[in-house]
Amino acid sequence: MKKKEHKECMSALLPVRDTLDVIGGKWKLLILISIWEGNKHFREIERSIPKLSTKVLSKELKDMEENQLIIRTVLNGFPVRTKYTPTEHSKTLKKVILELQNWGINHRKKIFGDKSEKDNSISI
Amino acid sequence: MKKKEHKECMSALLPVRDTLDVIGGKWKLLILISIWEGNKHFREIERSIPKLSTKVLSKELKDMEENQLIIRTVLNGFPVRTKYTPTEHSKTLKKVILELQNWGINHRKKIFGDKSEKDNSISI
DNA sequence: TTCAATGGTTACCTAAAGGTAACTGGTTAC
DNA sequence: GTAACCAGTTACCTTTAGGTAACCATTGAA
Repeated sequence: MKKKEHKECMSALLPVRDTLDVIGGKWKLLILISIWEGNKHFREIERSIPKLSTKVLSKELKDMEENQLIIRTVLNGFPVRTKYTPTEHSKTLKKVILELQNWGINHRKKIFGDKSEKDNSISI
Repeated sequence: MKKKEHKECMSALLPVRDTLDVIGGKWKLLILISIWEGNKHFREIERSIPKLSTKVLSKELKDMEENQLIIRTVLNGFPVRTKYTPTEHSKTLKKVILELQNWGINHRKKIFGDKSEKDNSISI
């Protein structure tokens, strides 16, 4: 019976993996937040995040579109402009991010005995 | 003012990064769950997770000890045995994992239009 | 005409994560 | 003595994520 329980746990981890794939990596959350903040255009998003390269941004935006976190619209007009807008689905991530943030703050206290009670409120 | 808000967001992501470092990677959650389930010894944990190598397990257990998720005890006796036990701190992760799992389940529905209402309850 | 801006793509390289397998030192069972 | 168990370590290799920089086609401004 123990083995069965274990296998159930493993399959229960699949959705967890999915979520980690969506928000994991060095840039995904930065890009998502930038778009939530109102940055709409490719170069605008790129400039809003220091050290982010066009190549990585391009790839991550495609991923995020596939995951229905953003919608890509090509505006007719010249020069060609694209617009990236966040979906409602993307906003359901805020709760998850908040949970990750809270645990991280607590964890830091646990590890470093950080007694400084700074204002750590999120402002996404 | 917008720039300032953005920087605040970035620093708010630091604890998020911390959490993702703790639970990210291919094996960390599997190992943690295995220990939560009651597996205590090195080979026992190793055998409980298919395809996990001793090298990776060894490294991850060290990380997890540093992050105070587990306690490593060397039992005096021969052959030398070690015991890994989960901390209370590690258990505060369950809520986070549940949140990740719920979002992942919902996300899958969104992406694949999965209408099958399976029992997806977690049993950690 | 040359420069900068638009939204990207391409080729090449580095660093980190993870996989493979042999090996250590010690003990017990056959 | 030899095989198998314990808890790991070490050296080497592959795969993936990400970084660097040049480049494409298009337009409008100087």
